[in-house]
Amino acid sequence: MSPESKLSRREREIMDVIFSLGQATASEIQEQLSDAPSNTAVRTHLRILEEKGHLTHKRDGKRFVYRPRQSKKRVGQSALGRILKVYFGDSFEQAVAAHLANPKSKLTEEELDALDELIREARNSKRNQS
Amino acid sequence: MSPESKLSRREREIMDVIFSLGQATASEIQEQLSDAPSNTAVRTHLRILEEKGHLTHKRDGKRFVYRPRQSKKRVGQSALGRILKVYFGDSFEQAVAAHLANPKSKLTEEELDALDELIREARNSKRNQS
DNA sequence: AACCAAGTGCTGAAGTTTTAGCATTTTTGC
DNA sequence: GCAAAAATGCTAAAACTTCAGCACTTGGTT
Repeated sequence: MSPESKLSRREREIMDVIFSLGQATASEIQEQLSDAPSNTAVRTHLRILEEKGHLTHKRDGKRFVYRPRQSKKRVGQSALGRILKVYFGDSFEQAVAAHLANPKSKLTEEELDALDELIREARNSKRNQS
Repeated sequence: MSPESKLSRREREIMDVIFSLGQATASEIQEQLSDAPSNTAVRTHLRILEEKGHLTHKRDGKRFVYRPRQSKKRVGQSALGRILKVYFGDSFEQAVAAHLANPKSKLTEEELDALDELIREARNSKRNQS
């Protein structure tokens, strides 16, 4: 079980804001939350998340700026893995198909070109391995 | 906010099992959970999840078999959307790149071919729209 | 250097989640 | 058809999460 799945609802919400911003102060997080509690409450969560090892902070003037302890990339990959497993029979291909079929996705030509390029690269690195 | 984000930790775990199996009984769910509570406790969650509208059940002999109320596909797409937003700057391309770079992914030639095909189809349907 | 504004540390109460016990119902085998 | 086995329904206690108050600290402004 991955570490972020141990988080409570509010903790996950807060981690999500921090991951999507890269780093954040209590006030910034409070602004981003759609159904935000008091500033004090947010800070309590931040303190606990730090104790649990999910965050670090540094001082910036008089504010604390919080950052994730694990890299966005690493956690993102593992979160993506969970989604694949639960919703797409552990098949990346199925997930891509679902996303392309999703009207909300709206990919441009350029993005499709970039995807082609990524696949070409994956083929190459595969060839070099075997 | 998407419906599944309102779930508590245990509720989400249970929904995950049900989504990945398609449908499940209390005992099956209990087996799948790595840190499972009593059978009774699982059933209590199932009852509540049904009350909240996330599940339905049908009788199968003497057991209750639970199924999601919303389709796997729909919920999967929205969960994927959340991941893209939080970890990949809302860029599908970045997520694909991260997944291809992930050593755990191990795509076969066939899967890469299938991805090519998916992209080709996406281009076509795009052409027909404009 | 003293005040004001904005931030932090600590702590406890309220709310929610999570758990499981026990009585009851349903199925199965004799 | 009765007893045993296996499942459900209801309920309440324990554990965890979430919240915010208030005293204290820091940094900027006059």
